[in-house]
Parts: sequence; C-alpha cells; structure tokens
Amino acid sequence: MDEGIIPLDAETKVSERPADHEAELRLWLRLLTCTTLIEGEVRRRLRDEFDVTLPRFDLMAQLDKAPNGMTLGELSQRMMVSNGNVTGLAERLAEQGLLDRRAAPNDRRAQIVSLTAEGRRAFRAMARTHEDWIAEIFGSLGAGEIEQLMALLAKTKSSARKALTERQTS
Amino acid sequence: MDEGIIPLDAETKVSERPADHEAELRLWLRLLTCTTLIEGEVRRRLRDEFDVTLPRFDLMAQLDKAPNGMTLGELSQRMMVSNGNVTGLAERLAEQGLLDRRAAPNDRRAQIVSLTAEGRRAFRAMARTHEDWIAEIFGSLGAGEIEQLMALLAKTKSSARKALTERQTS
DNA sequence: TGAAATTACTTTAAGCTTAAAATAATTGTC
DNA sequence: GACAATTATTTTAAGCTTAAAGTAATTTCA
Repeated sequence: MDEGIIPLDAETKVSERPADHEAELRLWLRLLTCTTLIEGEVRRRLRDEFDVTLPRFDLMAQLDKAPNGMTLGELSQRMMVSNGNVTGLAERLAEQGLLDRRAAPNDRRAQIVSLTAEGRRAFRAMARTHEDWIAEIFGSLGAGEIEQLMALLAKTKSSARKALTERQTS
Repeated sequence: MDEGIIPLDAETKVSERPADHEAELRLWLRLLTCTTLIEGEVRRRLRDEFDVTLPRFDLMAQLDKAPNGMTLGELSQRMMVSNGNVTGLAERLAEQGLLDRRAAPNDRRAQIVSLTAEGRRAFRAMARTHEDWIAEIFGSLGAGEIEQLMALLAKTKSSARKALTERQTS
C-alpha cells in the first residue's frame, strides 16, 4: 500500500500506521455473505410458499411473542428499523386484516398493535415451516458447532455494541 | 427466554410435531441481529463521513478489485443482488463521475464498467477508514476467535448453499 | 402553572431492492 | 442460413428503508 500520512493526533497510541486489519475485514465480508445468502433464500421461500414479505413476517414474529401487543416504538426497537418503517408495515398488515391497532390506555400519542386471530393463525402456520427451513439451512452444523457459533456471535455483538456506544458518547 | 413449552393452541397437531429446531432458529436470529447491527453502523458512518450509500460503496469495492472492469452481470453475481439493482446503482455512480461504462468488445449486449480515476481515488480513501471501523467493531475478538468464526461461517455458508442447491434441483 | 424539552408517531423525499416482463444480441441446431 | 433457445441488460411496478421534518401529546422543572 502507500505510506500514509500520520494524522495530527499523533500523541495517541496509534502513532504508527496501524497494521492492516485484513482478518477482521474478511470476517465481516464472510458474515455478510452468509447472512445475505440465507436471508435471500428465506425471503424467496416466504414469498413463494406464503406470499408474504420477510419484513412482514418479522413484524408478525415480534407480535406473536407479545400476546398483549406492543407499541409501534417498541416494535421498531426490537426490529432494529426506523419508526417510519414500522408505520408503513403495520399499515399494510392492518389492511390485510392480520394486525389490530388500538389506542394506548395511558398515552394518546401511542398505539398498541397486536395480531388478530387470523394474523396469529397465519403466522403460526408460516413459522412452523420457517423453522424447518432454518433447520435445513443449518443442517450441516452439529450441536457443538452451533453452540460455538452462538458464543462467538454473542461476543461479536457485544464488541460491536461497545464500538457503537463509545462513538456515540465521544 | 421460554423453555420450549408450546404455548396456546394445544389442540393443534402439536403432539405429532417433529423435534423443534430451536437451537438453529436462535442461531439464525443471532446471526441476523449481529449483521444488521454492524451493517447499520457502517451505513451510518459512510453517510456521515463520506456522503455515500452502502450499496454504492459495495459496488465500488467490487470494481476496485477488478482493474479492467467487469460486466454488469458479473457485478450483480458478486454483489448477490438482482440485475436491475446493479443497473440503477451503476447509473447513479456514472452520473457522479465515479464509474465508467464502455461496450464489451465481443458482445454488444454487454457493457463493461470500471472505476474512473476519481472513483478509484474516492474509494481508496473511504476504504482505508472503513477498514479501521471494521477493526474497531470487531476489536474485542482475538485472533483465535476470528479464525474460529471464519471456519464456522465457512461451514455455515456451505451448509446453506447445499440446502439451496438441493431445493433447486428437486 | 406554564414554557421548554422530550417522546410517539407520521409524513415526505430519495434511494434501494426485487420479481417479472420486455428488449436486444448471441449461440446452438438442424 | 433460418430460427429457437439462451443470455445480458433494462424497464416497470410494488414494496422496503432511511433520514429528516412535522405533528401532537406528555413530561420536566423553574
């Protein structure tokens, strides 16, 4: 590569041109490839078998775990998407009769959404098949490997969150 | 978490339900969460620091590795996105003067795209910073852990590809 | 109390993404 | 050489996604 100019804050410990972080970069690309591959396949199957989009399925999955429903804001946090995104998704699911919206009891700004009976039935049917797909896709991994991956990904997640937080508060 | 008890709906065919694949499902969710978290942060930083979108950065990254350029089809395959998607991205990058399009010598259907000098310069500058971000985000992982993750993700990828292929040919 | 700040949500504009259909050029087959 | 099949790309329609700005309700606190 090229020699690179050392930035002004040379008093910090990174005064030398940092070693290249090729290993981390390749790990990130592999992680991304893996996820993209699987996500694409799941999206395709949901569309082909159930005529549903992945974002709608994800939203329903969150609501299925919350029998009493939750606010759009909570949904947005759990899905890790923007508020406006959830507004639109909920709108379309409500149009389909799969989702119910009601005003929050103590806060007139908020509304609580939950699955309708039909929505719950539809989701449960899809979820069962979906679980089989996932089992199939990860089928070559043994129980021990799954456990290892879980642990390493947990560590990765907390590493990423740490980087996010540190930047946020600096 | 819940302990695998099947809630509600006990009257449905829950009794003959095959072994649950909860471990695989949780692994998939964790993989997705991890990737989404990191991808979102990278997108945010690219936008804030360089005013570029992640898809455009990804496209440029592919072209940077191919000094002689490549066809849109090849780009689409490598990026794992649809052809139409690449058409639009390339269009916008060409408008910005970062990308050059020329007819393929032997095939009048195809066009070969490559980075302009400006595009290459812009990408290299972004890539250096990007690599530092990734190193920071994965900073809590040791070399051994990175190696382990690489291996397990390679296995996961091949497991997923196998599931895709088998379905495709059945 | 009441103004300021915060919170929950919606709207908007721009861009990303896909599947499917359409167009145009090339290749295979007889 | 015809002509069917394939390939490379573009177009279209629908939906997803975000950031930023806007609206309305709630909370904070002097």
